[in-house]
Amino acid sequence: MSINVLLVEDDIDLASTVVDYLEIESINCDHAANGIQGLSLIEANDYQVILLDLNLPKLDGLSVCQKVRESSNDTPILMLTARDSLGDKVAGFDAGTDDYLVKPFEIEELLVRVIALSKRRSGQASTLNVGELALELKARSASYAGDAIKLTPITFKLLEKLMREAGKPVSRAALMQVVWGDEQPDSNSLKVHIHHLRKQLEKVGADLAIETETGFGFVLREKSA
Amino acid sequence: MSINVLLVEDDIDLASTVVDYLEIESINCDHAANGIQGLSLIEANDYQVILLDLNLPKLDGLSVCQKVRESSNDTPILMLTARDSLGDKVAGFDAGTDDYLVKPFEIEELLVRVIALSKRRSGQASTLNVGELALELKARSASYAGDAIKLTPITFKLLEKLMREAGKPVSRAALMQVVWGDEQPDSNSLKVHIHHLRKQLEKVGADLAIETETGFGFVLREKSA
DNA sequence: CCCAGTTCTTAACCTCGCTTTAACGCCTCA
DNA sequence: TGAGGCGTTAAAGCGAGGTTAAGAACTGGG
Repeated sequence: MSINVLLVEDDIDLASTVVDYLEIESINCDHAANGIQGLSLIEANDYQVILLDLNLPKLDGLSVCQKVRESSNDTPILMLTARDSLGDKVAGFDAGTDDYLVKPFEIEELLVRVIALSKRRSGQASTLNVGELALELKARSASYAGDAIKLTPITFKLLEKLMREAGKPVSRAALMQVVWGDEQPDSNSLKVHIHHLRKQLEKVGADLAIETETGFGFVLREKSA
Repeated sequence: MSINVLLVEDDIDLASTVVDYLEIESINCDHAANGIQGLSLIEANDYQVILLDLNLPKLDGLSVCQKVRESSNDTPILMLTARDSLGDKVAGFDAGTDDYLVKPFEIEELLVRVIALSKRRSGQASTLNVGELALELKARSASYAGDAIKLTPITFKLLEKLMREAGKPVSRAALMQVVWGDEQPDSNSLKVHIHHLRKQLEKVGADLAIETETGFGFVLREKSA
């Protein structure tokens, strides 16, 4: 099975060494020189493993990692870091890293980890379930007990976040962040979309409800009978 | 579909264990005890997968592998090696191996890989099919229920990607990446080509449609009646 | 090297529906 | 009772997607 990986690294020398070496091992290796380019390649392609430098121009490694995870992409990420500090590793794992390697590293070591991570991927889930509610992340579709639920891009993101945190209240700010990132609308958009989402859940007679945590945010939880 | 594999292994005990186990799983397994015999069986028969020991009398595994590839035979090869050294794996991939397994291995693990590799081969097939739609990759032609569909280079690539991911939405970015790589046109080229492709599908009365996932991309799926 | 046919890009325009906005009503709690 | 938080609704806006046509860029054959 041909392995497809992405290397996000601004050191051109190091990058071409890695790319060449991996290609010899018949591992196809794309390369991005900065975080922004990396993200767009990740969006466009289906990689088995992502190799991510921590210090990157335009968008640093941790942020790239966070954004990848936010878009519910769980491709294994191997962090490459020049620093050996515990703090970095901890921050890395917080951000959703699967493994890390401290520079300078043996390239053979890299190969072993890439192969190991690429194998890990087979057991990944692409469906979120809460009660009878199912969200197909890849198909971008939702259903309740078999009945399809129509979702717009925004309601999809909201439902995804609420399902990931099912039973736990999610703050208004967290929901806004998921949907709009940093440039957030200033009016009552969020409550309108929450309203749409509630209507969709009602329509299929779902046994789940989005409850309000006054002054804080919302929770998705099973209806108490 | 019956799977046909060849095991090239000089350890008779191990060989008969593997042969017996695979046959229980209704996988037909021929056996060669040395490299020369292995090669002649490979030449004579059409195997879905070749299991190749690294240390073999008369002609070692790596050489067998190289000779198979030289004769432009791309049957997947699974290398069995007693050693865990990286050097062997590297040499194996160089020689054209597709996967490896370190002895001693769990026989279930072997089964999983044999099945995976045998499937891969059909995935490399030169024809993609979705419903009655067929795409001949080598001939670069398409047809629906026998009627030819005229495709330009770009619409061909789009259809190929959509057919490979049939039923799952493909992001706009992914489609752009497939067609233009990194130097992407800045205007609405994609939607024009999608439009052309849709017209072609209509023309042959295909029971498939390219649906829009607003804010995301497109899906190829069967028309709901 | 030119021509004809094909293919690709661009731009303009239109439509549709998602998103935002704003207005209003309800409820709760000081 | 009035202020603030939330729900609901309807309408406006705005951007994404669809369609079309024109011309630029390629192509292969003469």
